[in-house]
Amino acid sequence: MLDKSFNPAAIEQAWYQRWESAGYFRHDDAARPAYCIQLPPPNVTGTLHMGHAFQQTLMDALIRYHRMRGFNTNWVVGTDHAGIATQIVVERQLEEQGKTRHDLGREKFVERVWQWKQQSGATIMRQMRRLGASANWTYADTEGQKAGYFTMDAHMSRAVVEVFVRLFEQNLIYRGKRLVNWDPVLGTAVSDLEVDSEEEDGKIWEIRYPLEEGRGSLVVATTRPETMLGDVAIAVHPDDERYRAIVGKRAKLPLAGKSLPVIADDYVDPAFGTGCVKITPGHDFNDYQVGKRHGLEPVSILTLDGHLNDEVPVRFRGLERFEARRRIIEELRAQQLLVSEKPYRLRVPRSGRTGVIVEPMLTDQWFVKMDSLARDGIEVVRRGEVKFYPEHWTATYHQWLENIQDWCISRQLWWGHQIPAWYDEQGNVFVARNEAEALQKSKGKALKRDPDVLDTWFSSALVPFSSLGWPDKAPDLQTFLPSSVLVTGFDIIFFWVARMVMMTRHFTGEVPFRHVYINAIVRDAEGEKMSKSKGNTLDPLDLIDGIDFDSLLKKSSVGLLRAEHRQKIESYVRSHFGNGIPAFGADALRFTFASLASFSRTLNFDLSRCEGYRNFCNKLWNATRFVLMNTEGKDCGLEEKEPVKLSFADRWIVSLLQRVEAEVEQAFADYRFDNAAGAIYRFVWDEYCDWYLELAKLQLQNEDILVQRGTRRTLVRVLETALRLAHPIIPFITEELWQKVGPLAGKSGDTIMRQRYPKSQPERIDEAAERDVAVLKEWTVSARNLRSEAKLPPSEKALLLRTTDPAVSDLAATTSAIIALARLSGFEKRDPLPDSTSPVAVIGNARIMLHKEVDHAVEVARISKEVTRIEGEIGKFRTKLANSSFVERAPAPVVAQERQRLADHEQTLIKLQDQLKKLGARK
RNA sequence: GGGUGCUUAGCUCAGCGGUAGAGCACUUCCUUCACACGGAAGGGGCCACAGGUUCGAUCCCUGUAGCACCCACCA
Repeated sequence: MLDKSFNPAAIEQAWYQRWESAGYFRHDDAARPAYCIQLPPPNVTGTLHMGHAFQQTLMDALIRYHRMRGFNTNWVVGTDHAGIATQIVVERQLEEQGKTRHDLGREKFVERVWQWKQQSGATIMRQMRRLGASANWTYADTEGQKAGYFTMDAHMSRAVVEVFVRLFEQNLIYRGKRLVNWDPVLGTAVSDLEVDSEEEDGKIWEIRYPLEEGRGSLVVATTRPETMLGDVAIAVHPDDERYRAIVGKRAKLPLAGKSLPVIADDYVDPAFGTGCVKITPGHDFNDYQVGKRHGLEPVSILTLDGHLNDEVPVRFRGLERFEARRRIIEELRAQQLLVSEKPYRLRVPRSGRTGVIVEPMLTDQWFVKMDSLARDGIEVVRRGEVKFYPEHWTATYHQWLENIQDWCISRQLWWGHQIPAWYDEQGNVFVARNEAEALQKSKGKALKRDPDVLDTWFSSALVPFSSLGWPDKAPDLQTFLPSSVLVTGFDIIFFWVARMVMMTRHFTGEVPFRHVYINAIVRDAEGEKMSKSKGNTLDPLDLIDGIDFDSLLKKSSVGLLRAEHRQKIESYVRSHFGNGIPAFGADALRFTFASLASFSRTLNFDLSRCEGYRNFCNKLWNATRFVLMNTEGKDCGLEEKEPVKLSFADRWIVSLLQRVEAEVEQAFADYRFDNAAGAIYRFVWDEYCDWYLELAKLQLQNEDILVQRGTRRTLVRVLETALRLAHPIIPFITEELWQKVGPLAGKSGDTIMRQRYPKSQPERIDEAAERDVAVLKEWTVSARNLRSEAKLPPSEKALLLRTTDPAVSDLAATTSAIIALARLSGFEKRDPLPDSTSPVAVIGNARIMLHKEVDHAVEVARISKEVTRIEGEIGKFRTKLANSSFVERAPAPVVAQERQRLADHEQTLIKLQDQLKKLGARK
């Protein structure tokens, strides 16, 4: 006997362990069609958030769905070393102990990061398991931790080195001194994508540069005066009449006294500012290009940690960059070379990781040449070999690839794949798979390895094939590449999706995946971005297990130093989670995610939705409880040959089931998880529970044993099918219930996971039965309505009269069902209806009367209101049908439909007016 | 500057060229033997605005406004 209500905690953990230890998650190499999903490997920077839980729910639903449909499923999972992000996490931990990574040294520090990785990786995998992820944990698991791959484990590293070497040999990787985005705090280059520019309030200054000859001067505008010490020229537009005469002359750089040529270049916008631009190729991307065009050598005036270097006058040397700005402004003002200082909105490039202002810095870096790779990446999407869902993300993908720059892949960090390049003393570079190979290439000359590591996305880009065993000719490459679908967020279309397409195509000739499903970004209930400083983040585990208010508050404010943040968080937590969070269970959380997964861009996570779907789980639980109470140990007609009598209700629910199965199949094919969840929800609650179970109760009281048997068979089989139908979304509860229901429905097997997914059988759609139930519902609802209008308490039964019989195939069964469902004492045919103030309703050409005297005025008012409504409708239909162009041009069925509606309404109106007249007569 | 998405019930969102939908919230009644995490009945919408196409527009087209987001070098 099941508990009276559903308690997720009691079942979830046990089932997961049984599934995993039984090996149900593994792919089986039968000759079945392959279905593969690559998990976007979570960063080992901490724990999973709602976005991960959402994504993983969708992936798991797809995997479970396809597994049940007989596919050879392989959900490849792993974790990402996440270079910069992870290094920062560990550096912060060291900071708390008052240490820096330099205190440890590179080797010890990297060891330390590995330790952290083990911890964070284990947490992540535990979280995924709690959510029910049926991932192939042992696949690509070189560390034997049942955690999938790690992007820095030996096997994955081998692929990284191989790719690097080959790209170098193909001249697609090169090294050179280039202007790159530099994070002066981290002391590393970052790629364009890792820089976020936000508009901020700043200032713009105008500075006077005296001409060397005569008394004239030029005025330039700048938002970064400290860079003037690296100026190499002043530029004007070639067509600018104001300055034509001085092009080719020279100006003197204030404070430093250096002589600068005045050059002409199209880049200058004569309409902006004074039309004169200082050119600082060492610290500005545009100026770098201008400098290149004019053969001007860039001058770098900053050290790698953002202080002025020896290229500047002695008094400025060693100053921090913003301190230098203040000092320079000060001196310019003193020398009256500062023309103006104005507030100005400007875009400030900041490092995505540290938030510090990024400095364009001239350094030696490694790059991947992107043009040919990108061209192919564009092509395969254009040809439809990779498809985006929703489709509009294709535009975003293309836009980026069409304007792509070479990819700076070297990072001056310690945590990551060290670049497989060695240098001899002359600086000659030898790229090789290992030191021995490098020495061979250098013919024995002493070598030093490049200390830099690769951008973390470099290894991520290889995951579609490296995780399957590349560079070996692994059979799984044949089977699981391309994978079926990638489920990921739009924020990494550039970082990851596009790069996977390019790299996988280049090295395997295949696309990495056929479909890309871009999932919504999870926000809080008000649509605010979830962030720690707002306190509106949610831990998926807290929704599964529940958490009390105090613990939640404590958890939300941990690690926050600023008092104002603390206060804000407390008020948020108090107003939104004043009573903490109840334990909804993994199934309810998953169902919520699925229900909210439409194609919209954001998902506002609303706790009340989660509660609603928890209630749904309870509903399913109790429906099963009812079915078990009425079927266990009883004759359920298990044997197909045993005779049964199936009522219109039995045939109806089976018919509906076919429709729902088809609907769910379509929803999965379209990646419309909301539609799949919605179809299941409505079927189980609105149809099976609200109507079928109630009708079944009556049938079970039928004396005919064949009716009873047919009812039990239908109850059990439909429920069993519904459990399978829902399993991909709510795996735990369906497994628990299926264990009991499955055998009653004649199913054998250890787990629902490996059962066949329900397939719609259109031949079992029974439109006659559907019509019968539609009529039954209409009459029942009308009768209940009358009860409610008559203020009849549910306990009080009443007699219902009808003028005409409902148009159904089984009148006796239908009327007795109406009697039961509308709580009537009887349901008799009487035409004409007695002269009374009893409430009357019109259904088609029939009238029903609840035999219960009500207040005359109340009844008149009720019917009058209905008359008004019907008259309004009739007016609309008449206008439409009087419009000759509608009647002529609209499709015939539409016109016929409108005519029918008009006729129906007119008939109803006559009956209502008739009733009104009678009431008037009695007055 | 270029691009994308959104605007529908109090809230969060589906939908669709042919009488406006769901969940939650709300009102009334009810502890009836699966379920109060429940049952029954109900209230609530100029589908952002303005034009156009159409017999017919919430839906298609064009603008406008507002709200998000992405990309881009204006000092």
